[in-house]
Amino acid sequence: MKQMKSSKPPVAVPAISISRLSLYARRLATLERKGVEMVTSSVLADACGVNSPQVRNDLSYFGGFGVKGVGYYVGELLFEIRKILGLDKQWRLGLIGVGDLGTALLKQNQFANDEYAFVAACDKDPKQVSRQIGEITIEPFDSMERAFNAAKVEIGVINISHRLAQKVADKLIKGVGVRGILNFSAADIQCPKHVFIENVDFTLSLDKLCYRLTSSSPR
Amino acid sequence: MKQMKSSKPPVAVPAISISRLSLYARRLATLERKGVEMVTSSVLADACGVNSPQVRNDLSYFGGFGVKGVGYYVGELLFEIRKILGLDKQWRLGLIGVGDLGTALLKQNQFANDEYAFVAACDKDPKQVSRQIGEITIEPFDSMERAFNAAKVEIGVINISHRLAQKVADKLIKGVGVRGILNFSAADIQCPKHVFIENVDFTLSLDKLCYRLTSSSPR
DNA sequence: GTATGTGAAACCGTTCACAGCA
DNA sequence: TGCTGTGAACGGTTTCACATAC
Repeated sequence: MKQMKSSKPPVAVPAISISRLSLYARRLATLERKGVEMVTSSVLADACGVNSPQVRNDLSYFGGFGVKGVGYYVGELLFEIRKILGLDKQWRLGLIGVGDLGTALLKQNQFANDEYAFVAACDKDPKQVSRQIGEITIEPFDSMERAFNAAKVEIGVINISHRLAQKVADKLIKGVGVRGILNFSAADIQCPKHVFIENVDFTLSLDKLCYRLTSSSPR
Repeated sequence: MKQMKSSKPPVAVPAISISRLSLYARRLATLERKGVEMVTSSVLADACGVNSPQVRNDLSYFGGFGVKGVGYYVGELLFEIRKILGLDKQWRLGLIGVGDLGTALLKQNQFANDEYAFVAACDKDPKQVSRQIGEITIEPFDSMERAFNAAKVEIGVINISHRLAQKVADKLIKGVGVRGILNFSAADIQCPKHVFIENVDFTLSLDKLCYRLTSSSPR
């Protein structure tokens, strides 16, 4: 019998499949904007740089969203993937450490489908405090707990020196109750099992590039 | 017989091993600063959140850097990993599209071990052109080819609208001759086989967080 | 006829266990 | 004795091939 759509998968889904679902969602959104109504796994696969069994396999973790012999309805599949990923609501982000990158993030504060929004920010530099960026007023670092609770922050975005990152993470978890942290610092943050951390570090990508540049050409 | 140190590996090394080598290098650099001279695979593994066979296996793709029964010399291993990754020289970066994020990158322009340096930047916004950030003067977009060639740019860093990304990439490859591109745009850039692309996109990390937050708690 | 969904097969990366060496 | 380096075993992801459904 066919599995219920979007039900919880019985087996663990590889993290890499989840990343690909994000990709699929983006391409589907583009197709939807173009008015395309149907798509096959091979067309979607080509658009994402993977192959078609991969697409079908990734989707099959969560159920059958397609029509045999036909393909997938773009709008429906996009809706289902968004639901799987939890992107059918807006997530409230709180930024710790404004700096240049943080300023860029707050000024942007614009996501493809309003899945995210920065709702609070704080910094320990007095020059930053009270500065207004978009709709956000920078709070002093000491008021983080109060401000983030008031703003109902769900995900903490850490953008401070790696030395302070662990302490801030602890405070976010215990004081604000966040279960997700996006970490732009170089720190390797430890946290309880119910909290999830994603690290963002473009120098790792640069290092990968360098290896490939170096290993593919004579020295 | 023992393999030559740092020689080209006979089999393809998984990309994920390369990422871990970057991590090892960072931790080793920290140990070196602390004056630690020797390290075992398990100590290094713990510091990087992996396990010791993983470390030994990753290193064994490139040769034997350790001393049996003892461990690895921190300085020597760091030197070898840097050589493997191609970080024993400074790579020259050229930025296309300054914007807020680009400004942050140029202002920073400071890497842990001087492995990278932005040496040129351009933007199509007349308000950005001629602006000076650190040592870099923003060039007009139309002068990119000339300016990047003059500055001997080796890696292009794309930070513009995804609509223009492919065209800029083509120009970087054909006009400037870069073989590596760091792509901060949402575009899926196509390129010849001898060119390498790394995409940086923190919203993918956010999506992963959301999935885990959503799937680990009742809706 | 055509494309999905899925069990089976192939592949690849990780972990194990131990031989080899300081 | 202790830790590295490595071939072998394991586990998990990707790919294949085909039954199924439209």
